[in-house]
Amino acid sequence: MLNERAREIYSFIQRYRRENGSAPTIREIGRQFEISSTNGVRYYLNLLEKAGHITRTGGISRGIGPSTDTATATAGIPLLGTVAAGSPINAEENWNGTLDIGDMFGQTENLFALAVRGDSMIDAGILQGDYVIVQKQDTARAGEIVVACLESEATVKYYQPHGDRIELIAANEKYDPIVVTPDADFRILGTVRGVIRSVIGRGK
Amino acid sequence: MLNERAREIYSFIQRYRRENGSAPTIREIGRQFEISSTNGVRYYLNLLEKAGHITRTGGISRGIGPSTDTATATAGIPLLGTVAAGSPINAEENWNGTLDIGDMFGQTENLFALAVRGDSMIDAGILQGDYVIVQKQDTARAGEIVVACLESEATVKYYQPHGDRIELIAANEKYDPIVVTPDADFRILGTVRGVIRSVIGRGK
DNA sequence: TGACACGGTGCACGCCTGTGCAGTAGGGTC
DNA sequence: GACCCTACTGCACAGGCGTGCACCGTGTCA
Repeated sequence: MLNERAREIYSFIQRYRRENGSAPTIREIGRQFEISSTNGVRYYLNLLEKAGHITRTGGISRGIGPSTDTATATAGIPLLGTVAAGSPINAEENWNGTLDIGDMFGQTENLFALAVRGDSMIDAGILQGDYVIVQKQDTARAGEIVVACLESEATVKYYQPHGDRIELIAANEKYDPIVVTPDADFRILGTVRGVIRSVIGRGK
Repeated sequence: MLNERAREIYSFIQRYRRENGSAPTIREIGRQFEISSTNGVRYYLNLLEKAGHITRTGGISRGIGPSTDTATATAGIPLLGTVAAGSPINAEENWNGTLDIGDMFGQTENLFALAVRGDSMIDAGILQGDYVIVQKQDTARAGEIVVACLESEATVKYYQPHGDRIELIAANEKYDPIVVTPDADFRILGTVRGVIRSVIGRGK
């Protein structure tokens, strides 16, 4: 198993790559962790490589790669156009940018994802098994979709304040609005900024 | 605007970074595009930098970074749990992994994204303005959601073959199924693997 | 108390890599 | 026909960077 320092170095490599687009050099890692010798760093890189957390390409600058099984993990997906567009879709001709999670939701600092259970937001296009992207904050504006904690039960609902009461409205006519009185145990966890769904091929 | 070759180089850089964890060097780009001089490549890198697609760190190997506004683009979003979970949500305690696009959809090689127009798939939770993640392929299985090109018009529908005819079924009772006969100009572009939606705070 | 693993230091070597400068072939335009 | 823009070629140079080798202090286990 890896020790703490090795894990710190690993997360430094990941953070560096996110921020700079390339892996750090041995000397850059050394500077960060006050390891003056390049071989001190190499010692840890060998550990991380043996543990399968990184792959290294020998003799090449910044040759620290992610481990092969997560090689495509943070990839962007090419964005081609709109579905209703009549023209035939061609990767070269309709290039329209790249779809990136961080791109869409801004800074990911205060974001987190939650898996959705239940069908109460079905009319808002949020289905069972979807992930909602939530911005952590303790207030919301009228009409926003919030993740809230009511009587230590977390739910996703439309937020609609009325004076000192708050209505939590489901997007499903099967469910009635929940009225929250001022003395209830109620807390907003965040507002929903996005939805991500993975469709598993049913025919597959 | 960028010309085609510059865009090719840009997507090569992105792909290289995905696969190797670091940006390519000038000479590596040159080798790929058969540009024998490093300055030929530098010419394009300057174009891409001026256009804001990349940032460069001078004097440093593999100093090609993503543009600053997408610096956090490929960051993962912490995945905390399910929304219906009763316990209070705490970033440290309920850490459940990281939500990554590439992680969810596997290899991004044959994936692309399309913006959705119209409401024909509303009951499948695919709304106007959503992005569908499409796996490029020319066949599909019954019941899968496909992106297909019919009479040079692209649509998203459920795919249901019946003998030599194909039914394209909308997820909205307002629309009747479309029956595709064998002689029609019909082509499957891919199957829908996921949906991504960015919810812009309406109260904001 | 001797051996061995852990976690390093220090340095030289040589390829890797970005940069600067000079030049050039083709196309457009005025 | 001169001039500019685009899209390169070619080369020299300096510093970046990984590698190999030698060595060391500390802990620990027998």
